[in-house]
Amino acid sequence: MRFMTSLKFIDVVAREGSIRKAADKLAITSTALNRRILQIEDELGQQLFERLPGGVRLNTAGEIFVQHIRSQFADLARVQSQIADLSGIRRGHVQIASGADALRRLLPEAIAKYRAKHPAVSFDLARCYGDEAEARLFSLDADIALIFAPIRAAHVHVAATLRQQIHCVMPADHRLAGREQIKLRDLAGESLVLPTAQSGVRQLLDTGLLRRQVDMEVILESDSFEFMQNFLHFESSLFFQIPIAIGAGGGRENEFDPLLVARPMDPADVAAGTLHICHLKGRVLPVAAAKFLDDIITTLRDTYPDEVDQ
Amino acid sequence: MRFMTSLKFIDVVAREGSIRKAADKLAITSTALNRRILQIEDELGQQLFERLPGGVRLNTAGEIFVQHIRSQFADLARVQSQIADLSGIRRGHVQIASGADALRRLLPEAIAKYRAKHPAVSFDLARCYGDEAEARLFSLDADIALIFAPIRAAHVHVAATLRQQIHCVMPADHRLAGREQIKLRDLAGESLVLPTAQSGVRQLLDTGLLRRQVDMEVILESDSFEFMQNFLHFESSLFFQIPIAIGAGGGRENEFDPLLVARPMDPADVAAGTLHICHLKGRVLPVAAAKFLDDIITTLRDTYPDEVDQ
DNA sequence: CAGCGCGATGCAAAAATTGCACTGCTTGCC
DNA sequence: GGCAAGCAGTGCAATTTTTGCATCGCGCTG
Repeated sequence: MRFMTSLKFIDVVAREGSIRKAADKLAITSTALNRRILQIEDELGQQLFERLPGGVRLNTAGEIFVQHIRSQFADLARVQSQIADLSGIRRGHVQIASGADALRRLLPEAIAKYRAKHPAVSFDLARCYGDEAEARLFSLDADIALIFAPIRAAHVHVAATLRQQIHCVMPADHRLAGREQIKLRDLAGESLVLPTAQSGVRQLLDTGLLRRQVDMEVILESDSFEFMQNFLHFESSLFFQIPIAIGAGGGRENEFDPLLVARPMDPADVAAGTLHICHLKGRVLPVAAAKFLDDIITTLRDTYPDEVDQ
Repeated sequence: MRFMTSLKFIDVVAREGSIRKAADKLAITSTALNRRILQIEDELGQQLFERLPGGVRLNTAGEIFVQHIRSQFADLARVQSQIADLSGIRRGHVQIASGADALRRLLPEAIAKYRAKHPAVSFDLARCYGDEAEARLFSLDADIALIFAPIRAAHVHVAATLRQQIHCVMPADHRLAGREQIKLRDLAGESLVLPTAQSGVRQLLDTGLLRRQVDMEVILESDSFEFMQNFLHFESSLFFQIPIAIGAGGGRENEFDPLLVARPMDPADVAAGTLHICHLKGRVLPVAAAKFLDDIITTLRDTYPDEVDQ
């Protein structure tokens, strides 16, 4: 899209914080890039960047303008997607920001199912925590976000929510494996494997643990659920996940690992969390993204009829 | 704005319906213009125009794309206005579509008052009837519309409304001048000067007249209130206006013409109409337009405290 | 059938963008 | 304190892109 190049260049310079670095990335000389930027600033009658000794940085006008540029790109993508849809073949590119939870089973399944119907649609998955996911929606680097944590920013529109009780995962032969439900005090003396402090699961656990003084040992902290799960094969310990990550709940047996079992935590001890399925408020999503969003909400509503809202 | 030229060109071609005519208007050769369009269609991978023997016409993809282009322009204007506002001086251009009613006193006064505060803001006033005003909002040729008629399109957001009772205007020495209120049957035998059928005033009058069979003579139809008003100086007859057009109502004496008086129609005979102050739904207006909209609503609320809603 | 107006295209002229070499500036490191 | 490195900006020539002219082919109209 030739007419967007100058705008794209500004976006890249803003991200890189330096004209030369951006020029490298864009495979042109810094001087050409520099002049394009000067030209646009001139046409606009406004500086967009502060010139610092180590590079450039957006000023207030620049922030506003770059936000505009990004929305231009997002809107162009929407228009292209809409136009392509006219010819019957759905094309497009869907960018998703998601926590690790939803990346385990929910999204792989949902995307494969969607792509079976619309093979011309491609996907981009960014794994991140709540705050970053919200930032990505805002900077239009993500169309859709799946966040298992409270929503902080006002610019996020929550299209649907899914209540999820935290489950305790353990080897099938663990002493707690027979319980229907696990209470916090059951964890006394156990070895725990916990997700990092930024994760929504960890935050809910911490809230519960704060209230009751339970003595236990945290032997490992990781941001990789896969690693933690595999660790349980080698050392008997406990870790925590939510149903969508393990394919359990909603009447389905857990199918994630024959050697492990998952048991829900007592809701009185650890509150249920909420998975938020969001997009940027006021934004019209590209056809592909909008339909995928519909699909995923429908799927969740079918799988967990009682836990989905809105 | 150099990077928008190609898009602007497409917009003009779409409006003109012919590449050559558009080229004339844009002061370039048709061949240059033609090639720009071919290039963009090529980049987009989609035809935007149907080639007809007498010129070109947008196809469905083109309609979508042109709508996108117009929203780009409108959004760029908003961004520029917002950036200019940073420096303290409000700049910008406000486009208003309005019926003739509001163009008589309300808008001249309001705009002059606003420009006294913000001399760098310019205005564009298009006089039109309801349907066209709505179309202008949609094609982004107008930021704000003042419509004295029912709103038809779903894409219009009504920011405020003002109830207006139709007044009958007559020479000060007319036999009805002594009445507090005019009833339809009082018009029997009178000569009437009526606005055109498209006008909201006329539609309300017609609705009233349909119910009661009143025998009177329509001696003149015009879309110019000014003409009708001046006509009354030469031939004693009756014409009709709403308070905002004559500066009457809300406790103010009518000040529009010392030789004429305005008397309200009986609401039982002719229903009160509604002036709608609108903008396009979901659109973020440029700073200048948004503030002007605020101003005008505040002014109306001060002048007619009981008739303004929302 | 001739004439007109339309969009498309080959080719040369004009205009723009780009890359190279270099400037002036600041920072950080020896 | 001086020197190297990294940064944005600039003059000039090379290159690429855009434009204008002449012209074609097509479909409609009188």
